[in-house]
Amino acid sequence: MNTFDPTMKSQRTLVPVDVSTVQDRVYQSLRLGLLKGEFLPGEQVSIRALAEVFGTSPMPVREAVARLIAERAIEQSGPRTLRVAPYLASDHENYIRVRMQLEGYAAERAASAPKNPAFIDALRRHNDSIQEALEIRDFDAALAGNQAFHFEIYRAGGYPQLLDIISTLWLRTGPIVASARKDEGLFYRIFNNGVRIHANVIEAIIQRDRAAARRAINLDLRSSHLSIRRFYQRASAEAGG
Amino acid sequence: MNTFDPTMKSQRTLVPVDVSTVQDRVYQSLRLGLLKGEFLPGEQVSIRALAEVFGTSPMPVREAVARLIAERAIEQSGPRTLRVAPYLASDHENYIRVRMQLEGYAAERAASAPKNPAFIDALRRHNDSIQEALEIRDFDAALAGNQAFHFEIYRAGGYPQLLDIISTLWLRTGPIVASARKDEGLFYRIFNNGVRIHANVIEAIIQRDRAAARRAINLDLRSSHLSIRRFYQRASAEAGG
DNA sequence: CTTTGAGATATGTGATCACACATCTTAAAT
DNA sequence: ATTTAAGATGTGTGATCACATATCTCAAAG
Repeated sequence: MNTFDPTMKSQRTLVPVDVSTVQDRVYQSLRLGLLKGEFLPGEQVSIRALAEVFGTSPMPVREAVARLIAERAIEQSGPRTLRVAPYLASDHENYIRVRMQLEGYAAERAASAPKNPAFIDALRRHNDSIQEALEIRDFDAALAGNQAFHFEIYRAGGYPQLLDIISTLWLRTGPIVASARKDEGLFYRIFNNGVRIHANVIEAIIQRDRAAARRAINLDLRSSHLSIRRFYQRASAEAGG
Repeated sequence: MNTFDPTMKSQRTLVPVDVSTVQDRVYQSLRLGLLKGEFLPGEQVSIRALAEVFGTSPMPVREAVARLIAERAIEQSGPRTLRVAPYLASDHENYIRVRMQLEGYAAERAASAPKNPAFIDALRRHNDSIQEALEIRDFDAALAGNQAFHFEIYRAGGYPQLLDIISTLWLRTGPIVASARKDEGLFYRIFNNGVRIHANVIEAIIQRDRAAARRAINLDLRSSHLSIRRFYQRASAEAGG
């Protein structure tokens, strides 16, 4: 019997192989790069240059970029030029308002869910990791911890569709927050504040106080927005004077 | 003097030409088609077939589809197959919940804006056009009128970013609502109800009653959702029996 | 020194081709 | 008549090429 016997499958160690496409991996890589602050707001990007970095032809990059354009993370700034969405104070403020609606709603839902000690532990762990990262000046880890903290909440409270939309909004505002690493003072101001506010978020969730959870999340968003706005105002004032 | 004089520009009738790309026009066409119900939920689509219809190479369609995939209007249902996002009761319900948050918020803002007679007139006109379209069985016009009514509100109350996100959500749920044209009874149930509820929306905006405006919009969304869900339940029950 | 214009370079866009691989058709074998 | 396998067809994916054009470089003309 030299025909393949499918019933032997369970005795083997073979496992499904990765069937993702190149454009998917390029997309995920670009997405992560945007969230990690490897691109600055307003920075020009080139399809061919990215393709060279990834070691692919321009083709998969084109498709990935088309998706990022649809998500407003990348935009066409001219006839044949692409750039990361730049920082515009009023646009950013509007996005923050929308995020307050959606993330506040998700926080409410997380706070009204049945008590879950593992969930609370995870939140504390994420928040501690931000604190520790700040102490050793590891900005990457601080950003990652902040993202993990927020999405832990949104995953808990939300259905996938809400999470998906919030993710898109993070992708739009991500490069702006991440660019705070350019100024150490700004970075510490945002995240030291963040750690304190996160503690309030955790407390509200423990108390299952929906309104307090929404307020705390909204405060977190608003205060980091204000810090960033002030930073850019001063930067442009210095450049102008 | 045979050199071109730019100051003469205003005396000429020349006007900027259309510089949009083919992929943009393809994208807009597909988007409109989805909102008008020319595609059924779950229907398979083919890049090459669409390219033939548009009279282009597959290339611009690929980019346009990549953007629609990012907006979750089209999805990959298999290794090499694309389809319009199908109707899934629970997914749709989740989208409706998110839409109630965002569109309710936009309605609140529209209701708290300064009085604007032209705005109220436009709303009445849109709602009347739905009513008239129903009387002559013009489903296309009814759908268009409904869309115009809602976006008149969201444009009035919202900043562009909020409008943009709401548009994306309409693109996801659009084919589902539009598919109601497949069943005349369902269609009339949704839109006769809609016209009545819209009147309440208008009244709330006139009274500048934020809470009432949000409630009315939410009722509109919820009731059409329930009609559609009941329709699909009965359809699948008949198919199963 | 300033301005103009030609040439070089780099860009996104679109078309075409090649490929691997699902799915469907069809005919042969049991 | 049913099952099976081979062939045909159609799919998205990726690479490569061609093109128009925006931007930059730099030298010549004013």
